[in-house]
Amino acid sequence: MATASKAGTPAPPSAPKGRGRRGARTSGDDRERAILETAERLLEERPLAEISVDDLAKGAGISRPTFYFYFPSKDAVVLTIIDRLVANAAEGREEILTTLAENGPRAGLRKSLENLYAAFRSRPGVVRAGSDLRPTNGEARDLWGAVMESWVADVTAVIEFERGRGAAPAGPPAREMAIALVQMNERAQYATLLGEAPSLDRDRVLDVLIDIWLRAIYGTPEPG
Amino acid sequence: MATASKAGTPAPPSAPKGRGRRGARTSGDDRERAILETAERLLEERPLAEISVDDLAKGAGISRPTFYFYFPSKDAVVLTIIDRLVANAAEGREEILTTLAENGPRAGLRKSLENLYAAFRSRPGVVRAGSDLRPTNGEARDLWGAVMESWVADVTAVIEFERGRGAAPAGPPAREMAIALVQMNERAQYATLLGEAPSLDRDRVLDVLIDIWLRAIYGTPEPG
DNA sequence: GAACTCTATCAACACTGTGTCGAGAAGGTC
DNA sequence: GACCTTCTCGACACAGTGTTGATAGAGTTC
Repeated sequence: MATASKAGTPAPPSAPKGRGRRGARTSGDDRERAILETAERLLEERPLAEISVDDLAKGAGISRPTFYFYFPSKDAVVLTIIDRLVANAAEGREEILTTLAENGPRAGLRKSLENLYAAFRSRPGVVRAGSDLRPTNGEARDLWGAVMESWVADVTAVIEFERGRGAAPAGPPAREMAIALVQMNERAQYATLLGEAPSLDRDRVLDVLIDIWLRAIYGTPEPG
Repeated sequence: MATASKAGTPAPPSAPKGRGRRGARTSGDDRERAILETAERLLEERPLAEISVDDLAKGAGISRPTFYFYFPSKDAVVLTIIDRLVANAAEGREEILTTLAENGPRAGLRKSLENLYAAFRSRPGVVRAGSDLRPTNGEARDLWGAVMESWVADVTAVIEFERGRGAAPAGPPAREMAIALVQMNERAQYATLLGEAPSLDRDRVLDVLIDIWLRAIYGTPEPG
């Protein structure tokens, strides 16, 4: 989902990048990495709005103008980090339908969601930054929208499958239900991760969410 | 919930205001109103980040320094507007337990939620501004947190009542379920209102949300 | 009607942060 | 050693925020 300048292979001399560096060949990759690392570190310390381009430059041992040689803006740095985090989360992901079939609804759902949120839970600062970016940055909106969409598609498939085999009763269109459920998860997980006002305890979120999912999809908290 | 300088009565000479004006007596109330109206108008045109203090001042026919005579910051203006919108939404609100008892679960829930979201639906720009403010403004976070909390409390009471009279089966602690459900509603309504990436259609949101609520709380979409 | 006190107003300033420009240094290549 | 290319930064131009200080005018008060 979206590009992320990997450098396993030498990388074609002129990659059409939006964020990240332009030419790219030798060192200075170190600088780029230093900037990203600085950003990740600072984001776990304070919100994005309180981090300036100068902070990132200083942290990477370069001057502010030099920062702009590597990234077009502060947002671009954050987007790169999020790109990678999302790719990371998508990587360890197994086919949800398979997981459900193998473990049964409750345990399967739990396994899938636990796996999904593991990557995010380890970097709350990055998650917050992504969320902070959405209001002002269209690219951030699109990126997160695409992530949500892929989850919705998966969940829609699950609901349709379960209804098809008679394990789940009829109800609102599967996709509509999937959207609402995925949105609930996003909101609840986010609130918990950041310790918002009314939010669920860290070790209770998943239990509660899964219970609602099961009741919504199967009509009972303990399906077949 | 939180102050909002009303001026029905002459208002005590020294009201301890955080936002809004200080002394307050004669005209210049016009100016304050002009600023608020300008802000509301502009917010329906473009996001908060693209509105400067200067825009608000110009719109109200005053200079930028004069703006600061009336409000300590741009955020304060938005918070005042949101304060009023929230108060407005809370105003037309009836006891949810009563509404449920009179109309039955499905219709009662529908009536309550429709009523609740009516105020917000008419001013999407203000809602977005409030949401945009949360990342950077603690007061905005607290305000919205308090709103959420009051809804959660109501819903918790409903769930406990329905379980008590045997209409709803046991399940996770009522408050936990209430938090997740209220969060789902917030997220879904917001996404729909702003026409986000994956979101429910305007005329379907409530149906879908209510269906999930009923299944989650009663175990069936058509409780007695 | 002069002295006094408020509210209300703004030009000019100080500051913070962003992004750009143009002049170079440092290294590789022919 | 002339010549790219990568990389670096001082100095600038801008946009926006919030403050200061001086001042205009309206309304007492004696």
